[in-house]
Amino acid sequence: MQLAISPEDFTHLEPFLPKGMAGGASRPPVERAAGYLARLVLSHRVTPGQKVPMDDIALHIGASRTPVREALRLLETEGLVAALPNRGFVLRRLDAADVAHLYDARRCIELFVAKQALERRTEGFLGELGTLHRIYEHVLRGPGDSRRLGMLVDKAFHVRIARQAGNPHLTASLSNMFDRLILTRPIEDFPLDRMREAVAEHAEMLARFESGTLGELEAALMRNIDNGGAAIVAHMRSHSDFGIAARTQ
Amino acid sequence: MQLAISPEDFTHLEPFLPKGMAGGASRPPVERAAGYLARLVLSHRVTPGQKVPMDDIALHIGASRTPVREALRLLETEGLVAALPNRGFVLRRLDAADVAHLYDARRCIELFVAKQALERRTEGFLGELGTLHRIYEHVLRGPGDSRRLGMLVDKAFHVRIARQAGNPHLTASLSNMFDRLILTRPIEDFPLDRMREAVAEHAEMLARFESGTLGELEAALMRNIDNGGAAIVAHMRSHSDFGIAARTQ
DNA sequence: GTATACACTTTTGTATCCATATTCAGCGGG
DNA sequence: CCCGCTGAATATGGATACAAAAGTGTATAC
Repeated sequence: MQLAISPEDFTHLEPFLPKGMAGGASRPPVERAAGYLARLVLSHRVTPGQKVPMDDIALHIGASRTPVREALRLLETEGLVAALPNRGFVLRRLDAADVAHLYDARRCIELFVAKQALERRTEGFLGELGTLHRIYEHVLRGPGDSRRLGMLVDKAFHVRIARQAGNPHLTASLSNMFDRLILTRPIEDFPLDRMREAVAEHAEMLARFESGTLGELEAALMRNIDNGGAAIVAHMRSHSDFGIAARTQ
Repeated sequence: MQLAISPEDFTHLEPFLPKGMAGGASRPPVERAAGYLARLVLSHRVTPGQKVPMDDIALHIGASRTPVREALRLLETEGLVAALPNRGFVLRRLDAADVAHLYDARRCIELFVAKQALERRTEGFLGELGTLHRIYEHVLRGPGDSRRLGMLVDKAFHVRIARQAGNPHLTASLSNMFDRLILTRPIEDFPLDRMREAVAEHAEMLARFESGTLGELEAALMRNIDNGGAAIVAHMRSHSDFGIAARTQ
């Protein structure tokens, strides 16, 4: 597989983008609005806690504010933006407690789906999981700041497992949790070493899927989730000043 | 506690209504739109599979279609309505497979939160759970068709347990699953006997919360969920003609 | 009798416009 | 120097208007 992914070029990662956020130029305005906001967030032009620039979005997608507002209502239920009455919308901003809860919810869902995915594994599934694993490795070796991109690929790995379990509700729920963790959490200076560690943990999970007991798979999964959650909470605590600055803005 | 709940009078069950669907007359139009739609569904004036009457809603809440559309976008992400491009919105309609998946997702989440709720149980929690249990009993003894009302109280019982676990994401997720099961599933002729059985199962869960092991609680919960899921799937299969009629309408 | 084409009606999606709430700069008082 | 007030500037939420799409019915052809 030929991979030419740069952190500023989002055209190659459409498969990893949050639902409806892939770019296609001739889609309905509501979808383009969500897509453009996703790009604003991924390129750090809108950071968690900041106002969503409705006029900018409307201007850039060549539409009025009406469909933009509809798109923001869609994202509101997903927990990505919050409506402030008479003051528009802000990109939500997770605090350490939110993250801890989301990670606990991940444990709940991922343990459940991993068991079913193991039972229903196929060659195709293992192949795709391996590909996603290699993409993750590749992205982290690439140049520039590949944090968000890496996180999107990390999400793709976990969501692929959920999808193999076959329950669309749990898959969607997990996907949404990742979106919130990726898009509404400050990630400047998040340690890349932790992401490399995650790649290694994914390798172990992959091995357990290929040949391992349920217990071993669960243990590997829990290591991945626990380590990730701990790293994020630690990172957020050490950078709580960021959040305050962003909120006053 | 004085209870005067009738199936057609929704003013007393605001605590049980889906998020933002309580009626308050002076709320923003977006919320009133969602509230009025909820009433339309609960009173069977809009049934699963049917078109959402945007103009009627706008007229009845005294607003234009703009906020109504925003409300429908909110409900779209929740899976309650679906947008058909250039053909408006329809109330979603679950099929037997959807229900089976939702029940499996309930197992996933409810087992997880029951454990935490048991660990964190308080007198207040047990008291509220007991009250919800008695309301359920009361509702089923009442006159008229109390199916949807009973289901809303059933939801309140389970969601209260999730809330005790303390994880807002899992609580919201479970709440949403119930909303979908209650609002977007045909329930004409659903056996009231099954609902009475559920009351008994709730009594057992309550007893296990008050004094019981985790294993016993889990067993009681699983009985409740398994029996409920089986009853619904059986009911839906025996009434699949309803669905077709509704869809062609 | 059935199918197809076409004009007409209705509905939808969005742009535009406007009333209202919020924000902010400038000002005066403490 | 800091605080709160006042009015202008701005942003927001929603009503209205309009173009385009879907739906409906009728007439015509086969």
